[in-house]
Amino acid sequence: MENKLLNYFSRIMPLTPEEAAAIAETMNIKQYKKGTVLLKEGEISMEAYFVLEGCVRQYYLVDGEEKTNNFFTEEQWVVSITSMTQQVPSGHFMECCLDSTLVVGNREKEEYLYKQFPKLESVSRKVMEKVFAEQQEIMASYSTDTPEQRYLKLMKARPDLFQKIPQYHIASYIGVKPESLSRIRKRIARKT
Amino acid sequence: MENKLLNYFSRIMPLTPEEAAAIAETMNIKQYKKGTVLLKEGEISMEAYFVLEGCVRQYYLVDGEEKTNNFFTEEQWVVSITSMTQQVPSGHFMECCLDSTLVVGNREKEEYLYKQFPKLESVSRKVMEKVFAEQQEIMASYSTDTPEQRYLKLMKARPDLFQKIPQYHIASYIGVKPESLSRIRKRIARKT
DNA sequence: GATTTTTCTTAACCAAAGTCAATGAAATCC
DNA sequence: GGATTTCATTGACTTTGGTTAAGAAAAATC
Repeated sequence: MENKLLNYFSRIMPLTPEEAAAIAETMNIKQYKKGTVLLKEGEISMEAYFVLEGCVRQYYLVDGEEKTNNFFTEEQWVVSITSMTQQVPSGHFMECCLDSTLVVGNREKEEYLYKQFPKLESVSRKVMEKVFAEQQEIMASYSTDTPEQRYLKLMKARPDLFQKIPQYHIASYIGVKPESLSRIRKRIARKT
Repeated sequence: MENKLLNYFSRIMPLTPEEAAAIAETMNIKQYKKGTVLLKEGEISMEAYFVLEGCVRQYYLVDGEEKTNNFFTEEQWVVSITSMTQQVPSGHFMECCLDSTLVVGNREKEEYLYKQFPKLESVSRKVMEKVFAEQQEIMASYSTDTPEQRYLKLMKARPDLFQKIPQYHIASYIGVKPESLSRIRKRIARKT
């Protein structure tokens, strides 16, 4: 389990045994119950997470309604880049929507590792850029695709989500109400 | 005109006269005619631009239809972060939708400046983060606001756009067809 | 394993956006 | 300045999603 993170890093950039050991040592693995809120709207994000197991959901709260923007599952980073880098209150929430096992990181630990192994700084930059690129892609799909297309894309790209996540969260993610998702599913079934 | 960029930088971080001079010297200012395409879908972005005058529009092309995502005007950066950092083909176009005056920057010039003045590296990082934060905000509004709300927000936030940009681009930006924007405008007028 | 509770589906009706076509208004071009 | 092209509006009709309410199905709880 621990070496999922090391595995991930080494795919980005080969690590020496010393580096791997240092990372493994500073690594802080925690268990979270389903429903745990990692970041609230209005808070400044101080931690980043790497998902070993489970799922974290990102959402905005608008007029008492949750608008889901993203799901983070195995081997994904949970980072509120804007809030963290600009030190501004987050506009969204981060919540475990399943029992989850996460690696928790904060500034101090990061700095500490950078001092020992400056090479890791560029690993971190690459992670940021990757996270950013992923978010961009999701967001782009909001302006280019219809809810139906987003649903079909999601089924292809992340079929695992449909096993574990209630459909009303999926509905919100693709930008419609649960009732509409039912109709969309019916429409798709009729076509095939 | 030239010092609009210096002005902008010095607001982020005070510059010594030497730094300012070095920047001014490497600065490459170009004029672009309305309609000039700065970046095509499929190309890897090699340049960043800073708008001194005019307007650059970012859009996706979907089934022969342009989906406008952003307008960059005075004092804004035109950067396709994902394409540039990941060295992957851009998913969108960048096009001057007015005659425009831009500062053009590329990797080499950047590196050159960094070597002379390492301090500028963190200016550049901050610019990136700012651009990222702005994009996030726009994108968030796609999932939280209705087209009508986006229209009203845009009117408040950037009234200048309505002077210069055809309405069908605005329509696309808020996520509807021109006919629908007409109706939205009518609806709003009726309410007041 | 029976009972809550949660989640999903269906239906009827409404509101908003898309489509297609026609017309008006504005800008651009000889 | 008249003609042409581009852009904006309007209307009739369709499609899609939102709303409300009811009931079915699945999951969690005791």
